[in-house]
Amino acid sequence: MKKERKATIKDVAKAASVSPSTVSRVISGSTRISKETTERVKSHMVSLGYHPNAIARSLASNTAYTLGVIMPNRPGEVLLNPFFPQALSGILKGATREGYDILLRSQSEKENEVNVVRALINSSKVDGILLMTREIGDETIKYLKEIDFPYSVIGSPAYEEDDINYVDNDNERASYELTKYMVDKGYKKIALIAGDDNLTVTKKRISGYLKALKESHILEDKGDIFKGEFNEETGYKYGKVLIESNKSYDAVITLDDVIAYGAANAFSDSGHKIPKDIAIAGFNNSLLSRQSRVPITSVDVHADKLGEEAVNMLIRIVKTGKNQSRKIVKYTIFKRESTE
Amino acid sequence: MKKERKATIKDVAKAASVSPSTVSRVISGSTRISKETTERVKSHMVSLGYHPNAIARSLASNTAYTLGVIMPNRPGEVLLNPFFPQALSGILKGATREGYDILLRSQSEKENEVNVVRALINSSKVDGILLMTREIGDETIKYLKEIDFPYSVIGSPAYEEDDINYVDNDNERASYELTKYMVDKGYKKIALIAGDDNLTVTKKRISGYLKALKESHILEDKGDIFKGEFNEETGYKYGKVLIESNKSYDAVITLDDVIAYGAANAFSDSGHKIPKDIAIAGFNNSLLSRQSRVPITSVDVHADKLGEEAVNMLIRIVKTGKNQSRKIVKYTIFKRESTE
DNA sequence: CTGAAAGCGCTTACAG
DNA sequence: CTGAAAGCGCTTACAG
Repeated sequence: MKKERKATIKDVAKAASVSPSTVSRVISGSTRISKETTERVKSHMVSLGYHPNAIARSLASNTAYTLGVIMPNRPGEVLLNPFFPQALSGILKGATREGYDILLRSQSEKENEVNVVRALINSSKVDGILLMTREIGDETIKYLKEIDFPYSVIGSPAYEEDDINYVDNDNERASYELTKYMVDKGYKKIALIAGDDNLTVTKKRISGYLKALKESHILEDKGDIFKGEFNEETGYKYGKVLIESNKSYDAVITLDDVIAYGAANAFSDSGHKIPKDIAIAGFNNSLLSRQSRVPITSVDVHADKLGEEAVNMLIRIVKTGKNQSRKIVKYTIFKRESTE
Repeated sequence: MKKERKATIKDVAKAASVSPSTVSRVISGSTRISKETTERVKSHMVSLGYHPNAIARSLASNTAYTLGVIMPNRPGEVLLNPFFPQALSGILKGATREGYDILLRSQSEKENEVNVVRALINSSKVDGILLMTREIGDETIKYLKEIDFPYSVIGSPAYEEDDINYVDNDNERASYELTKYMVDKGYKKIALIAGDDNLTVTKKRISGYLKALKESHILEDKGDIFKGEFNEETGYKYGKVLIESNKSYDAVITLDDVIAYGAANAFSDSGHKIPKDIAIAGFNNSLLSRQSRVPITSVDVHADKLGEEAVNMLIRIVKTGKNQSRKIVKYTIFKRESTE
């Protein structure tokens, strides 16, 4: 770096012939400073190229203007799915608007998440923690509530909606509506292929699916629900199972487009046409669903909006110290050829 | 937060009957402390639940142990492409290993990037800046070099490889090799569809393509190169153009899988079979290329590795103050049906 | 409306 | 091997 020392608040104070306190008040936009003084100080800030030292401010004021995001440790989900980058994009947008930075920290393999979060909080680098999709009974949320540190969660944290600050879609209703739509289209035997069923979102979507079937007086059969992982293999594997089963499935809902994709491949490989022989729908409205051989009906959860709302909620909590009630973001079902 | 004040270095010092200086030295792993003292201090740190305050350390030592990443302002590229999340994942992995955090800041629409970077640096929140793919003659790099602040770049910063710290693939060679491969497969008239041609990577890939054609004694024709944007529409549009042209194209290289996808759709819509009527290849080895109706040959640039190496380079620069020479990460061409 | 002073929790020469 | 002291660049009661 250039040798020249960065201008500090003292330099500005000296140049403007006021005290550092006054400069500080000008920076923070305190109203109790005369217009003339404010102008004079500001002009000296500009001519000295002064920028406040955020670290010093943090130490003195005990506020970092930074929010921590823990990068989820599910590489597949993070990389195959538009959800993560979209949510991050929304987070960043919301944070920037409010003058906050985002600090990303990853969960190292050996360290459990609670420890990562604890260390981050104790370092004073962040004013709040934003968490991505949680497992049921999540330890990190428990810890955060215990020490009463500001946080918010993208995605429902637990099936029981106890008092947790979260932003989510109504996943039960989304799944319900999607299932209803397929029933209305005339499909009679609708299977479901899930990803990780430790996730609340999985439980909710399964629940919505079952509810729709029940309401439609379709015999629900737990054997129609297949659980695997959030990847193509799971889709392919159970896609094959559906075809080879004697239950005459004519439709399948998958809880992620990647799974849908795998299933669709299984169907084509076996010479089954979509949607004539079997219909298919997914979640997340990824490029995959839009660009599939046969475009796949998919539920867009608006991940960017989820991220933006979660960060808005978090900032409100940081500023007011009051926890928030949940916030629901709308979803959109994109109906495509795969369910025609 | 709980009312109980966080333990500070003074509390530990008192409990261990030493001075704060000594505690500080134990924290930083200074060797000049006796084994017994070290042990005693450490045990008190644990029992008091002490964690160093990173902000205070930053202020005193003028090191933030944080690296800044500016989120690129090209939503399409960021969201449709696995490149960004993959690179970020690598960045985080490398940073975590070295004990650094990542601070994400986005480029707001009105603010130009240099100002965002300047403000970030002056805030003292970061020790270095990591930049994603740059345009030619990039202003931000110019600024960073001018003030001699640690930085590194993912992707070549300029066509002329002047002294800039960057990590990249050999994009010229990758494109050369891909083109050669297609020539060897027997394709005679190979078009190229590019994205944003302000990017260095675009120039390099075009150059490699032309070199391969020249070496293969294939008449190169600037009219075979189509420039558009990094999206499907560009692919579709020029895909149509290729078909309707009288130049009998039998192959096309696109500089991104999304573009390849668009082109592939244009071909199918016009009843042209891949690769029988026209072959196609892309870059980035995204899910799209793997999962296309006809799997598409694609160059994997190993974005995670690029991110990891860029952060390694940056940390080295931060620590030594010495700029680095460039680092080349290997690429891999995945040959698939689309060029058979 | 403005200033002097203490303090935020560390680090780091300097001294022994 | 260890400690006392100054300092990093701000903020913020307190006083006027």
